[in-house]
Amino acid sequence: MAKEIHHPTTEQIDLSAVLDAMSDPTRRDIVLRLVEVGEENCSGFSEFGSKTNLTYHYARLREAGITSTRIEGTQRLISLRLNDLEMRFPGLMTAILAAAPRSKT
Amino acid sequence: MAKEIHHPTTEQIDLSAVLDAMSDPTRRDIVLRLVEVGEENCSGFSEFGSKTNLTYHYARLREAGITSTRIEGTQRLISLRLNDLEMRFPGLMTAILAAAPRSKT
DNA sequence: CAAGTAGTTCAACGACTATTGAATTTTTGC
DNA sequence: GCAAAAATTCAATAGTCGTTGAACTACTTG
Repeated sequence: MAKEIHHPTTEQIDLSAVLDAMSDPTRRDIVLRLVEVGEENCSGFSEFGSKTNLTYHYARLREAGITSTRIEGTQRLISLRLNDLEMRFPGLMTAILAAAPRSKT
Repeated sequence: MAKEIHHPTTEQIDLSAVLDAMSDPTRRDIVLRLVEVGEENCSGFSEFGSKTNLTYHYARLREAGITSTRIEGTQRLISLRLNDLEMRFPGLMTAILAAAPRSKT
């Protein structure tokens, strides 16, 4: 059966966890890419690090409530939980994303 | 002569450093208090931790560009660099402070 | 000058972070 | 069923984080 992947509920999203997750440049790159493309599988971020290392960052983003992961066949599709984040901390992600410089144009 | 205390210029303020600094609950408590009182000496935060520990947090806030410290006689007065922060990352501190729960009413 | 006050520095600690490589699981297509 | 593809798990690493207590510096006032 499909492996259960843990996601915090909107209420469970913690400010410290969000800020901590967004303080890492690699994770911000991942998030910025997701803003552009909407949903992406894990292989779509290979320029940002090794597969193993990315798995680690995906987990941190997901556990912080920033991303949502769904399994489709052999791949996992990652997307942003912007609505949930906006409900929980209005304006926060918008401000962080506006402040974040994109590494590639 | 007065000990030189390092403060980053507005342009030097780094997003990772700001988010990292604000991800710690003790440091958020300090910042929230500063929002209320404007300027405070180091002894004004004793409820948030031991003297040694607070010195550590003051340094992190100052080096991230969040606070400014000036020496007056035997005490150091800490204040927020809200204008600088607003110039560098518009809306960011506002959103973080709005999201931050106060620990004491 | 001596004593008190304000705050820092230092070394130490356990815990966590980001990164890596090798081994493993899970699903799909032949 | 077998092999390739997608991604994770695990153990190990070096480095950083938050916290502590003891020792120190610097300024002020008697």
